[in-house]
Amino acid sequence: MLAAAQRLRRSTDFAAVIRSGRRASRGVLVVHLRVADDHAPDAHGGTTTAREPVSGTGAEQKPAPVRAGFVVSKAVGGAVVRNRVRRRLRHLARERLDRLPPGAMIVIRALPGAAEASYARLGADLDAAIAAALAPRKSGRRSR
RNA sequence: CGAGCCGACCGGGCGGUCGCGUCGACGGGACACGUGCCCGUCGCCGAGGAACGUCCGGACUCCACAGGGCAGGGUGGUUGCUAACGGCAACCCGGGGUGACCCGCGGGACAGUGCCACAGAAAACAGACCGCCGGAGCGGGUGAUUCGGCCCUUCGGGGUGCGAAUCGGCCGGAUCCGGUAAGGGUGAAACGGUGGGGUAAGAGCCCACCAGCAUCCCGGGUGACCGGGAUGGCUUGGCAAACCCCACCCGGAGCAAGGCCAAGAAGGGCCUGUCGCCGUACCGGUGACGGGCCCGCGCAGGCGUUCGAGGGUUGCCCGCCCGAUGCCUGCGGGUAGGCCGCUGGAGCCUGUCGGCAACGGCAGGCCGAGAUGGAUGACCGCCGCCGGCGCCACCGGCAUCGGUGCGCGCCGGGCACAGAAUCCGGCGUACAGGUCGACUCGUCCG
RNA sequence: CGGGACGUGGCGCAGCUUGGUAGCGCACUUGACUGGGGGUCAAGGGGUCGUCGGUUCAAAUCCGGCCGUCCCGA
Repeated sequence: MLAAAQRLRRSTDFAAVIRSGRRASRGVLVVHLRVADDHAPDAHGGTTTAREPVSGTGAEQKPAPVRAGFVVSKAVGGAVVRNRVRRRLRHLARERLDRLPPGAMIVIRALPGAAEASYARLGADLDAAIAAALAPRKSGRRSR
């Protein structure tokens, strides 16, 4: 399970990751990943420090935490099913945050098939999706 | 023992390893030092009977409010309970069931308006299509009487499927007038029902019994209503979940209510078109130039300040009130953060008293979630329940096979419906399985 | 979380107010015109009116309960 500091808490963060992040889809999951030094870090980080000066100064000394967010739409199922899927994904994401570079933000989105997927299946899909989101970083994205 | 009916309750249990959130304690850290923030450790607590649907009623918050009228909405047996209710309890009435019991939006159709398709004679002050009965004249058939013709004759007469006349004889037919409503393919529904008398034919026309209506009286009940009696005319459908009438109730919006703070003084947000670049088409990202929408702000114009612009009365009118760095119009142009509200309440449990009950009074005890991209979880072990397969045992059967089991083993992401979001009281809906209690009916035994 | 609309042939909609016959356009099938396609003309098929109850003689319509879809509110 993830602590509150390791989760995305703001709709602006979600919008930034989904719009400008890299997307990879594997199985019943879709992963949007945005690495901190990808592009334009000061545009978002500047507003963060202006908004919350205390945590901004703390972030300068410590390494920036990797943060994750989850999107489980109503198409997945009812409230009980959606809660179970999100809790499983949070637990799985906690074990995989160290694979990401510091300061990265990730949004994990569940497709309707995630309601019937087992815990091991969700873990395998998440591993594959994170690997796919990290892989083309050096080749494709740097050329811009 | 079997079947049923009603009510209350539970809604997997124990343990382990990692985690999450609020609160509290302790320790540490940073600083623009404010007992606020961050990190760590420990401890307590951490979804439901429906948290659901959002169908009602309140609390709470904001806006509005002298008052009256019209309009609008809701409820609908009675008496109680309650903060309130469209809820609940008891009773009444009607219907269903052998019964325990269940179901009912259950006021008014002699205040008015309207509707009742098709079929049917007729669908609502009644009327009269067929039929039945009486009468009138017309034509026909038939019968009787008289006369004539014809035939037979024992000349006394007799017969006749012939002709004419008469008939207030009979039969059926069409027309007209009158009586009647017993009967009439229909229809959801047909103007009380059965029997007798009566009549030209009939009819509550009269009588007996029954059903129902109205008025009055007596008795019981707080009341809805119930029981009994008398009189009356002899009976005059249904639909108000059609308009409507009557009685009672209702200001509007909703915690995304509302309040405070930070940032912000002119730019910002969203949608979209063209072009360039990136990218594997689609989708998309990014930059430039345009277009459109959205303000607590700015600009311009107009109106007005004891002769009042305009606004409020959240549907309208009368009336009333407010009203001056104010109001209206046009153009340029908006809200993404944090805190409070935020959880101790018409609260829960136990006992006792009042009440048939719903419920209420008193005494003692208890604290049982407060998230905000949204905590209450993930993975295991054992037990319980369920399903499937195999083995074993027993029963039925010639056999294939079928049934039973507090029996054994294996398999199973099996174990319901479903997750707080301001909080309560209800209702409605979904739900595997289980526990307890009251009662009814049937069979057997005593 | 809180408000508010709507479910009718394959699709988009009328009909509901004032209850008795479900209709229109596109689409579909068949035939004719054409050498064929397209197009035009003619004929035809196809609807549990979202679902379950209730009122009524009778419900797409009136009244409730569910189910589903969509919209709005910082």
